[in-house]
Amino acid sequence: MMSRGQLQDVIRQSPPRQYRKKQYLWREGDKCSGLWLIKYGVVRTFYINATGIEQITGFYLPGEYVGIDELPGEWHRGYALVTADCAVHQLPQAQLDALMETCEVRRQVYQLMSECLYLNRVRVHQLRRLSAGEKLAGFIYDIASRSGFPGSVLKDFRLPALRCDIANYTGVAPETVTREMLKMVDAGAFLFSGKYITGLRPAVMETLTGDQLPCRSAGP
Amino acid sequence: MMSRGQLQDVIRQSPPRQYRKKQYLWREGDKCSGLWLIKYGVVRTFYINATGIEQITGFYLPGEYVGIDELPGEWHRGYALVTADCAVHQLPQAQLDALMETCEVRRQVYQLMSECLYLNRVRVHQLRRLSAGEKLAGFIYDIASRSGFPGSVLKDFRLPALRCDIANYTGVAPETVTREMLKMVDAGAFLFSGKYITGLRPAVMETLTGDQLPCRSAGP
DNA sequence: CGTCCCGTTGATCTTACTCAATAATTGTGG
DNA sequence: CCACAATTATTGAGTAAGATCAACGGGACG
Repeated sequence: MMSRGQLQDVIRQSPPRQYRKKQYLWREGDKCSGLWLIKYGVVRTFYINATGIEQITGFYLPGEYVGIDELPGEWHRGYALVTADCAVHQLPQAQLDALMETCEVRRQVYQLMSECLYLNRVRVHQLRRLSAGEKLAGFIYDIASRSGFPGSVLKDFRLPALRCDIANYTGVAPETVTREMLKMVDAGAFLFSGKYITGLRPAVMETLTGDQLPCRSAGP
Repeated sequence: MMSRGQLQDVIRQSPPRQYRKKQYLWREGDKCSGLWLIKYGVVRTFYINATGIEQITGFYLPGEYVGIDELPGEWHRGYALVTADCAVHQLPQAQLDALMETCEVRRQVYQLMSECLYLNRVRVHQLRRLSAGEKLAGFIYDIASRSGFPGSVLKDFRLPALRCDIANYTGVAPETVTREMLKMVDAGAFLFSGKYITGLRPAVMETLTGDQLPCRSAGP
């Protein structure tokens, strides 16, 4: 297995901290907390808009970095809420700044932000051009891809979010989430009960996701 | 007037290059070209999706940087097309990389990417939560704000894009652009003829934009 | 065992898209 | 500078996707 890179090595050295469901990694107005890496569990990020409504900006799974899009502000603009008991590594802002002196880490952070920008483009594309069904198929397929080892797609897994959170994130009504998931079952894409999805068929999913942008930039 | 920062000073030193309407600053597959700063004119960026349809990702006006969201990839993933004759400064990738050795420039580039990430959030919010009318009011108000001196909102200006490009960017149908603009006239927000908007009233615009996120991060 | 939250289902309604036709504008070549 | 062609913009009518509203069912948890 190849080297993970200095950044990941450093952040993994920090002792993992335990958080329980409903705790926050950070809240709006907190001093910027740097970079986080999830060991296990689920975190969702959101912000509160002018009318007091929660807007979900992402769900984060084990092995994923959280907080990149709040770099390098001085204060947090959003919230990061634990939705399944988890353990996380944290690399505080000050330490990160120090590490940024080295060229390799700089490039890695730079790369992470760039990836984040690309993911945003994918997201804008989804919201702009796709039907509700395609958005949701894309969402589920993305989760399936991120839940297993890199490069593999899990066939059986648990959705890391409530229906209404999926609705919020994808920009549809909660009722539509259910209805479109039932259509996917009809199309033979998978079976489900509650949050559990089983027998997912990637080939079918790909026909249902429509014209999506690749969720991860292709490897070298 | 305060110092502009090293990055801006350097990029302004490079001799401005002239481009005419319909020329490209870059195309998909080109080697990454670094950072661009518009002196005058208009540039619009887009990419072509799997089904061959153009997806507009932004319009850029004088004084604005172009290319931040394609940093620091090796090749361009999208296109940058000149839509009104313009002059631009270019800071090639190699020079930028060299400058990144200095702490100040690093921070500035970092800051630009962060701003870009925030603008993406604003955009996702628009697409997810707002009605067609609110999206378009937001678009027009944003252009008005960016067309004048920083901090001021122009009352009379020219829209830098075709109806169908505005439609593409905001994710609505071209017919809807016209219809919603007429509604804004009824509401007393401005008058228009073709691309020219006159007598724009910021107070009215703000009632029409609904629950938008601030388009620029607030000052310190 | 009961309560509360979450998910599902059905009926209705609204927004904005689509399709089609016409008008205005811009660009071009003589 | 004018006439024609090509784009772009406007307008109207019909339609469909998805939101909203309301009610019911079911599982998790104290």
